[in-house]
Amino acid sequence: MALRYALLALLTSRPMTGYDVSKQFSQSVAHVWHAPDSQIYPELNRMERDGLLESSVVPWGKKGTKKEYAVTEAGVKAFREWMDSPIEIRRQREPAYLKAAYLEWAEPGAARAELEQFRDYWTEHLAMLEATRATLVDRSHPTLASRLEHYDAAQWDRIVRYKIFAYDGLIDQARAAIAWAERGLVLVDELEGSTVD
Amino acid sequence: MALRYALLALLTSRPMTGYDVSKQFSQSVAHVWHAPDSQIYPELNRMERDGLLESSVVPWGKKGTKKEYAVTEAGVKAFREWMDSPIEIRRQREPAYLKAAYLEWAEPGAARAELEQFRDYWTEHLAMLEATRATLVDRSHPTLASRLEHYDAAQWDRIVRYKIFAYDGLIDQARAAIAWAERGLVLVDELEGSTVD
DNA sequence: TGACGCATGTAACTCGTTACATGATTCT
DNA sequence: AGAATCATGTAACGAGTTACATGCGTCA
Repeated sequence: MALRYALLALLTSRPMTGYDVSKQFSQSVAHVWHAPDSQIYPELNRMERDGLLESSVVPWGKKGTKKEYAVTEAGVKAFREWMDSPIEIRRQREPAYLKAAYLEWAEPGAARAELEQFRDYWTEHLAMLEATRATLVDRSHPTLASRLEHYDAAQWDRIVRYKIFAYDGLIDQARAAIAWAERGLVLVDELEGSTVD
Repeated sequence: MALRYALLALLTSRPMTGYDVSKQFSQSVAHVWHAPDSQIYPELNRMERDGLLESSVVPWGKKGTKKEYAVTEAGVKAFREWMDSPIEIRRQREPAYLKAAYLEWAEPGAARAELEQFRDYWTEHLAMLEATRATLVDRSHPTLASRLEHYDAAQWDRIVRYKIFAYDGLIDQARAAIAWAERGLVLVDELEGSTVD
């Protein structure tokens, strides 16, 4: 059900077509809840069926059309209720840590390659998170900008600071993952010898 | 497929019955890859069908029997191959951070309750990780002890240090999560007023 | 006119969750 | 005798992944 609320969160900023949702999603909400297009379109349809969204068909070009979704009152209510309900705890399921615990089974070269790949992924991810955080701080983030339009200027700081808080948590995680992978590389060198194999 | 390798990892320490697997699993491998019983038993059957495990029926009491699973050569090979192959990257999917980004929608009391619940879960989890880490350091962890028996004493340090490395990564994550939740509670007090509601 | 972006999905499958189901054994 | 623990699952459903399918619009 979390996907549903992630989509509602995005659509509370402004009405959007499915395509816009899928594009904007990947640049904002996906940082905390990833989902591919093939999950987004069907879910939008189900949300409309359940009365959380309503859609209007907008002409596009000469023959084309597109569907624009807007959150209904019921949708806002459902989102608020979810926000006020206790979070589900997600149990750990992280292949990198699983593998790390059994690194004595890996070839030294494979162990290094994995830790490097992990570090590089998180380094890239961190750069993206920091860039996004900067667009929140200066309020140039497009979704944030449309969101703030519904609110009194007195509320802007409050809204922005929660988003920055969320990104700060993600950034902490990314930094911790990178530091851990680097310690792992030192450990592999120490235990397996630092020769290339 | 990661569940399959998590089970192989556990069973490389010693042969076990399904029940033992499900119990030992929750005290070791589940810290990096959680799975309920209802997923474990069927997967063990599939792994036997696929030749990664072989089972022998052991009498239990007067009429009862139980099935003991041991990793086959093919199982060891499959595990090594997985260990040497690149890790799959898991994209972010964390309801706590999703909610944090939209805390302006929550009642102040609910926001506090969520952050407290999150902090408390991770605090408890951290205590368990630290306790488990200590049993690795002093080598009293039961699964580790049976695992070390297959190896030459000269290898013990290497094996143990990889496991400690994995737990250190989990402990870092837990500490980061707790610190983040605490900063969140301060933020909620600042933005929503610190009166009880 | 061809490439790229806009637009919207379906189909098949695997993985994971939740709830339920059943019986034997051992300990107190 | 009853509780706890050992033992092993199934059934139904929901969530997530991967690959594929199709056509219009716009701009160079």
